[in-house]
Amino acid sequence: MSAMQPLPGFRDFLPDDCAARNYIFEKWREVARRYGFVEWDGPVLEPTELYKKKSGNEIVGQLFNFTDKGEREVALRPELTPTLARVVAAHEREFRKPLKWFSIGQFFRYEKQQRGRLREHYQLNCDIIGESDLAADVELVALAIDILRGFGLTEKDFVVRISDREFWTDFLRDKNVPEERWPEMLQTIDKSERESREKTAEKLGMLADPVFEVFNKGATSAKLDNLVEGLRARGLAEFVDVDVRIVRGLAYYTGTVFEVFDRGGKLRAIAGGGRYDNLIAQLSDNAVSMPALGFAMGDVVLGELIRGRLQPERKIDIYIVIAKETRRADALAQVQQLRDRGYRVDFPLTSAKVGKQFQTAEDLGATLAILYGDEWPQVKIKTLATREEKLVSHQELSAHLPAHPSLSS
RNA sequence: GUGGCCAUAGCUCAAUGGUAGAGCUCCAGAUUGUGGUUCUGGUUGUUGCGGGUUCGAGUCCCGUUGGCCACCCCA
Repeated sequence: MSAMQPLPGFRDFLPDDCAARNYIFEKWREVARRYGFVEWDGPVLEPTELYKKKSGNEIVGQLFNFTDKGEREVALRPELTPTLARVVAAHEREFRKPLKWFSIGQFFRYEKQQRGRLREHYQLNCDIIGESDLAADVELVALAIDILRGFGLTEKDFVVRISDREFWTDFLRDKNVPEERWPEMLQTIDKSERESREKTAEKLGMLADPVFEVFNKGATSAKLDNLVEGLRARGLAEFVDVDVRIVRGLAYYTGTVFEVFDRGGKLRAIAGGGRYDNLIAQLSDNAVSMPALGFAMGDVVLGELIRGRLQPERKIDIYIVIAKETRRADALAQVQQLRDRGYRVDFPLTSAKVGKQFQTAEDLGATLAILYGDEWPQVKIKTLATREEKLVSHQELSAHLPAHPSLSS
């Protein structure tokens, strides 16, 4: 073991890991764009103040923060929403509403790592800004579902648990709970699944019985019914459960909240989000006020869920076999031409036995091997999967290759 | 940040306090131009690191670093 190892909670991405990551990013982009979302990004490093302003000083303990050489207090971004709020507040007049924006980036926190929870991870953020209608909530949840469907996951693999903070704030108001105690009550409800019933009851006090009654009977909410109906109209209702035990930990959520879990219940949340109608006003000191909602999906838990579903990556299309070194120059001329035309091509940099070259072609996942040797000016095209070979003039080679450079079919 | 468990070859793991091993991977061959199988041979370790106990430590003790798990917190 070398002393030069990655910092705790940070990952090296070897080629297979990078392929898996690229696959996730491509799918995220593809589906988000299908929904009319456009990509944007912000800085990885922000003033620590940006996060204090939103979440208070307690958040600093979990920030990956430090003082830079200009004595500025800075933090690696733990989430995108504050940056989004700042950007939107500054530029909102430049865009037609509603904004449908997505971003893929790396995020950081300073915490002891565990499985599925590192100090660094990648996250997809999708947000809709400037639309208060429930239709935006439906659109956003549908997007979350369709992204996961894009990975081949079905309603048997995951569930979106949907809730509404307004249900609970109405409930607390109805029970005459003073407003300053609402955050504490919401937090207790949020934790109720992870804590013993006794502990939850103790924290809730007088509210324990009515809250447990809601838990047992389920909640009725016109808004949530409409949300589910909206998804049903899209054929996505089987992916969601109304479940008011979901509250989410962050203080800024104001309405709809949801979290996505694996049906097996073995993993942490795959994604989570909700409505934060007051946040932009709060972060912009009331310069701009816009309703907003969004969700985030991380690469770590998702990666665990789809592990094993990934196809081995085909690294090249064509491998050039140089059977006689006297033909190397001719082979290289061909390599150049094929690469210019977009084929992924590799060849032996130094002389090697023919058998070894075919083995390399196989290992790299090549579809075709083209052999340069005594047949010159003809070359042999070998389809590796079928072992078929045909002899063609090197000048007519291109006519015998699949037209599409990716050779993917 | 707190606590528990763990750390041996690139990977997965063996080794009563008594000379550090296996499988896989990787590399090279199996009469000289054809791949997924098979066979043969070969490389690799300051046993995470630093101390201590002992005639002798991979093994026991302390520290440290890293990992896993729980707590905390959740973006």
